[in-house]
Amino acid sequence: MEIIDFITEIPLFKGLPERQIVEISKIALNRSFNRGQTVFSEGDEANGFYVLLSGRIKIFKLSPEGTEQILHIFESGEPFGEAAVFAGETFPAYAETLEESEVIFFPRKVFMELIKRDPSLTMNMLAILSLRLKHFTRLVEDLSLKEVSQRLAAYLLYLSKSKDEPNNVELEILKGQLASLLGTIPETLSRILSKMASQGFIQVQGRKIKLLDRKALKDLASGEKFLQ
Amino acid sequence: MEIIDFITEIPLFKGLPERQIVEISKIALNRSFNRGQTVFSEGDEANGFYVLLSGRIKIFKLSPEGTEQILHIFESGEPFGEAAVFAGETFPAYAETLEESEVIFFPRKVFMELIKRDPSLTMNMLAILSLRLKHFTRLVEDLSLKEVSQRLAAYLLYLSKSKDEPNNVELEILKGQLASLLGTIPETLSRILSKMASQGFIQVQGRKIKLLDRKALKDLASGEKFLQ
DNA sequence: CGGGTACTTGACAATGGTCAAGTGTGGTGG
DNA sequence: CCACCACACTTGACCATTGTCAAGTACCCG
Repeated sequence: MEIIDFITEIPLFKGLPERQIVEISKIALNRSFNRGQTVFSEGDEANGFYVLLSGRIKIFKLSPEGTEQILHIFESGEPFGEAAVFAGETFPAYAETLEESEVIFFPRKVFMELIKRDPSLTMNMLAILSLRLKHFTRLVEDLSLKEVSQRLAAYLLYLSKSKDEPNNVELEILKGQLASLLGTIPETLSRILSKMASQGFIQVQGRKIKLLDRKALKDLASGEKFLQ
Repeated sequence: MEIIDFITEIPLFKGLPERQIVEISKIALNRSFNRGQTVFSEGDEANGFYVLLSGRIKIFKLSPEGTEQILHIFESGEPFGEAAVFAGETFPAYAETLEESEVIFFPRKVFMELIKRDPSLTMNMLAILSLRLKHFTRLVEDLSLKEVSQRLAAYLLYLSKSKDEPNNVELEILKGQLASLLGTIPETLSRILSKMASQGFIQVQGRKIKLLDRKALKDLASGEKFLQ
């Protein structure tokens, strides 16, 4: 498959004229990563941004003690690192592959030119940044106003939405990573999973989780308080 | 002062040709608010966005129990509610005036046209959204990876930067609002202020705070652990 | 001077983190 | 094919930070 075919499929470039896509494919650079490799680090000069072709990437912050908070997990087709390019500074977080991944890199300058000339590309970019903001709005809300069990319940229901068998979800990331995504640590996540299981809300088998009581989970996620 | 003079001064519209500014001033609508009034609520249709002319506005989330988390406090000249316009949906949070405020409102459609035609305006908008993202990145980091005293220390040092007398800062918001901005509650904030005072780091008199030991505050903010 | 609001303080509870010791599992090499 | 190692995950005991509830103080504004 040619790189130009990939690029055509990327939402960011939806609605662009063929001619433009060709131009974009010319300035794109390919890179491959193994699992667990660093794409960029916090503080690195943001001289371009990335689009994920295949694999998965986590964007995260680190505390001085080494605790990590995942800000975002990106799947194929999604751009990342764009904001730093427009703010014109350094990357504000780390990017690391969760599995073998392929990315394309767009050098800053050329892309800026492109975007100045193409209103449709610009509108796409504005929409993407806006959705990112909305995502963070929710993340802040969750971290600040909700408890871990509420966040977990919401996450399980969210996973379940994109399933054909909605009561059988499977975590696509390690539990440790899920903990970091939910703003907690593996021990706490583990405990809450067992508690939910003992309450009969879910049934856990490794990375497979059965949702036994969706109503209870929904109530939990939306902030209803339970005894016990 | 004419509205067109205000608009000329707004960073978002920096670098725009006179002609464009005139056009913008035509689609702008004025509105005034008293202290404590709601500009928009979470879930409201985002059929336009705002620029603050004077006063101060808080953007915040509410938990079901009524706890609030402030996402942002905007001062005059800053746009707010833009992201929701580009994402094309509803506002994801509440906006309420902290004091008597004047805003201008830009209806969605007209502004979208404008932005499609003017690359310079677009680049400004991209830069602003990117800075917002960066802001949230930091907020998430703080809420998830730092303790309240660390956040408070960082906030005091931040206040101190824009002062000519850097060791005499004055809170420009109520302590209760500061608590909500730092992701905590008034009681906790109060306790931490007293503790810092008893440690000799600061001296508190109402809303005026003297920074007595900047080094200690810096160490705190950057995550050094202290005994006691 | 009075009343409302902001703020403080105390006693208590709970959520969630730390540290330490397991259990389990998958993959590699002997 | 099995043994072992690394790594993910779990569980327990403990503790720290922070939130809850309640009461009291200070302060501003009319």
